[in-house]
Amino acid sequence: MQEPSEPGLPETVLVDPERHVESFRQAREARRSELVEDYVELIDDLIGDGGEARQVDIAARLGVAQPTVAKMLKRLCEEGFVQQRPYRGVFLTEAGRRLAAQARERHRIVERFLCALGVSPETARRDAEGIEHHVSAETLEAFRAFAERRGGA
Amino acid sequence: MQEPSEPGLPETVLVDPERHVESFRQAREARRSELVEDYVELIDDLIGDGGEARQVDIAARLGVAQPTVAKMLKRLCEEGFVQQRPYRGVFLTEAGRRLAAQARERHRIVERFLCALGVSPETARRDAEGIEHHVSAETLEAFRAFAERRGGA
DNA sequence: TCAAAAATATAGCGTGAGCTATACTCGGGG
DNA sequence: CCCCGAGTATAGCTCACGCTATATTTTTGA
Repeated sequence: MQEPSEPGLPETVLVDPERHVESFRQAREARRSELVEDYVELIDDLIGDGGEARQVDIAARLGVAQPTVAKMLKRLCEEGFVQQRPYRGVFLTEAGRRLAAQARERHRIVERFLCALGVSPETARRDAEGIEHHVSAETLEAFRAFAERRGGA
Repeated sequence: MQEPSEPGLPETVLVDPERHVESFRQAREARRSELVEDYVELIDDLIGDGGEARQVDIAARLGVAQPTVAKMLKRLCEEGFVQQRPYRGVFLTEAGRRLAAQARERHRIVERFLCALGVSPETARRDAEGIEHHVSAETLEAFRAFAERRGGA
């Protein structure tokens, strides 16, 4: 039953269950939207770079097989982020472009922040890819402010 | 085929595909080990706090159902991180304790770092839960150094 | 022009992590 | 003593996201 703990014991950290569960729930949710943001951001980049985003290029960038990309694109279509015509390219909808811009902004801030902190550019790029999806608005603002104060750029 | 880009064009950011894919691969790998670390760390906390880690408590903390926990514990057993006897509690093996200590250390550093940066404690705790799994050794060291210089504590 | 190459679509499979429902154990109180 | 409730185990489902293999379509170049 686990006593509420004797008054005198040190009693380890353990926050209360309610807050604890909230943290994990947030992390799980972030994981769910990670892929969507990655795809949309990448598609936007590819279109900006080469004028088009082909499945093979997306697959090559993400390091997955082409059918995996095809399946995800179908989902993104259903969710209204991209538009695609069979055997033709894929384009972002207005919502897709908005999400891409937002994701890229966050990505940029995190990466710059890490650089400003003294992390090597290569590591900053790689870590940012994972971290960007887990920073809340408050933390992101702290990152932004710090990078501006220091690293400048 | 996407030309290598005309010499005069701005040509957007896009790092080369090889590095790009490496970032995503790293993020996917982190995602895979996240859960294991979360479980082991939590089990260690529960044992430290109440002397035992029951499935119901783990489930309540993580915000998932008990059978989900049972299934994961079986996996952790097979991977050699925990030891369990049917209808009895679950304990960490030596490897499990080592992993838990390491995970907690990283968690602690990230959380302190965020606090030192000016993020509110509540947000720091929640964001740390997601970020901790995506910081490389280099970035973690930068976090540690910064927190030590500033926030102290 | 038309056949081969490249890209996309589709089918079908595996694994991980979640769920509900239900069966089983164990320990404590009637 | 035995039954009941709390906790655990198990069965069986869904969904997301990988994969390979193969069919279809588009593009390209001889």
